Amino acid sequence: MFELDLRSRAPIYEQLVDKIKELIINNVLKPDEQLPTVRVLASELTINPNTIQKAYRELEYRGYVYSVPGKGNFVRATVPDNNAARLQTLEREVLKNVSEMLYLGMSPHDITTLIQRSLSEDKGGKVHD
Amino acid sequence: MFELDLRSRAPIYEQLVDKIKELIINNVLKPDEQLPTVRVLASELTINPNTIQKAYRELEYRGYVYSVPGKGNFVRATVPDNNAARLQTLEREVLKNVSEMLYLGMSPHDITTLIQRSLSEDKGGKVHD
Amino acid sequence: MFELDLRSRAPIYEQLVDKIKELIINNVLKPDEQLPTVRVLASELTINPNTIQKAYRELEYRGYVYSVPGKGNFVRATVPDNNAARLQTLEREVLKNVSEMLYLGMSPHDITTLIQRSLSEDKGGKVHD
Amino acid sequence: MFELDLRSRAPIYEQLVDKIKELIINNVLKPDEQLPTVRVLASELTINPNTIQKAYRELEYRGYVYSVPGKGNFVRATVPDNNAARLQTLEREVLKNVSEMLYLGMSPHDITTLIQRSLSEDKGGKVHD
DNA sequence: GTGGTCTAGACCACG
DNA sequence: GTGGTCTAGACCACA
Repeated sequence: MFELDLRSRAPIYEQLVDKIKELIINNVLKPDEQLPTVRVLASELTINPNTIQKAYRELEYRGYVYSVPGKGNFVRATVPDNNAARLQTLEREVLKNVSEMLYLGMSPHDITTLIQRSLSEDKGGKVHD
Repeated sequence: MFELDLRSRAPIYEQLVDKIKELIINNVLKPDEQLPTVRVLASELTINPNTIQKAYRELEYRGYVYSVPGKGNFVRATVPDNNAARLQTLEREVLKNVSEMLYLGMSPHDITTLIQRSLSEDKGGKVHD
Repeated sequence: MFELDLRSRAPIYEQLVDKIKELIINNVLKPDEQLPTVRVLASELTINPNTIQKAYRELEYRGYVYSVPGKGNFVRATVPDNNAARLQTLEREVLKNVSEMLYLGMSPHDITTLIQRSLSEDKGGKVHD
Repeated sequence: MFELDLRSRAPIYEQLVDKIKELIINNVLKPDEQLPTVRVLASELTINPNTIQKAYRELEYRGYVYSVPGKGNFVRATVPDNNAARLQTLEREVLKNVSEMLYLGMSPHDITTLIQRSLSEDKGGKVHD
């Protein structure tokens, strides 16, 4: 289900957070759907359960998941609320990346195409308040 | 010259790499221009010289800087050569960020505007092979 | 009758204890009034009877309820007896919370208003020994 | 420095979070002051370093502390920003506690006195935006 | 020396 | 069986 790079500099739990966040954003994991249990995912990925736990806890802090002790971890139905700060970070990130793509020789036209494609491909699925 | 956030989670040397790369990309630091010597920059930023050294080595490895032993470090005139791989990474990154911006409620129109603005602001400056 | 949050971190039996205690304190449940039987409440809330049982036992232990074997559970007419200790705990709790409200920027005036409002809203109903 | 109740139902790390938060709120720990290092506190309290780490991380999430890897953990100079939700929780808590204090026989006058005393005793020390 | 990550393995509360 | 907590002990990156 997930591909982890154990040799990467990025901590395992963060790679997990990233992957799962992506699945939620792209509506592959639906609202209130249960995530794999800590133990199951741990054995599937041959990773220590504590590491999975940490990833789930992190996702909870960031507002993508909620945990019901004794039941499991589930996808939160609502979008995180500290939008503003996060959006600003994302904007800065994108601008930096676009600069670098230009620098590396990618044409403005190709960049625009890239963005438009990603905008039309959006899988949506969440309702905003 | 540089503003470092000593309290940030990001390692200092990486902040340095990022800032300098940005200056090169935006053509503030011109091709073959000499970067501040390790000593000077270290004393200006009141930072351990080893940290500066590490940042310069990293920039050299990534193809943004070349080092002339006994002389100093200079901006490379040509664009890094592992373009394809890096560009692919950047594209994936941008797509992911755009998805998240949509998920967080930013409108496609605002995203397009953001990108177009950044495309027209490009400072250019490098000649591609 | 009760609104439980099955997704909450707080154990269900504790939520139950809290709700019922509140109803007793606010004199909604009158002295010697019978509480819903375990079975009834369990089916109403679609919750495991053991969980209800545990909540009732807890309420009995804390002095808010008495159990008549074969009859059911009833609201105790008299106030719990370990007043002093409990009151001290409550006082410490309130002081801590007031400190935090001040720290978070709530004005002393608003805090006073909050308290006075709650004092005048008291539903009373119990006679003290 | 801290008194922990190892037999309490409350997890050790949460007790720690509570104590430290209190010290920060009461301005005993000043802004930008360094907290005891993970290892030192762990050996002082004869508790596993991971547990301290978890407490510090939790404090960071809640906005009371920042961590500089390789340097240590420090008191944040600014007040947490998700005030509204937290304040609402605190208000509800206080109302509930006041109700219970009345129920247990504490007089409205004594309650008012308690609050006023705590309001005038505020050690302040933080500047709000 | 500092925080951060990870593992292995144990125990507990809840339902 | 589930998540949550805790310990012991190891290793790494950073400055």
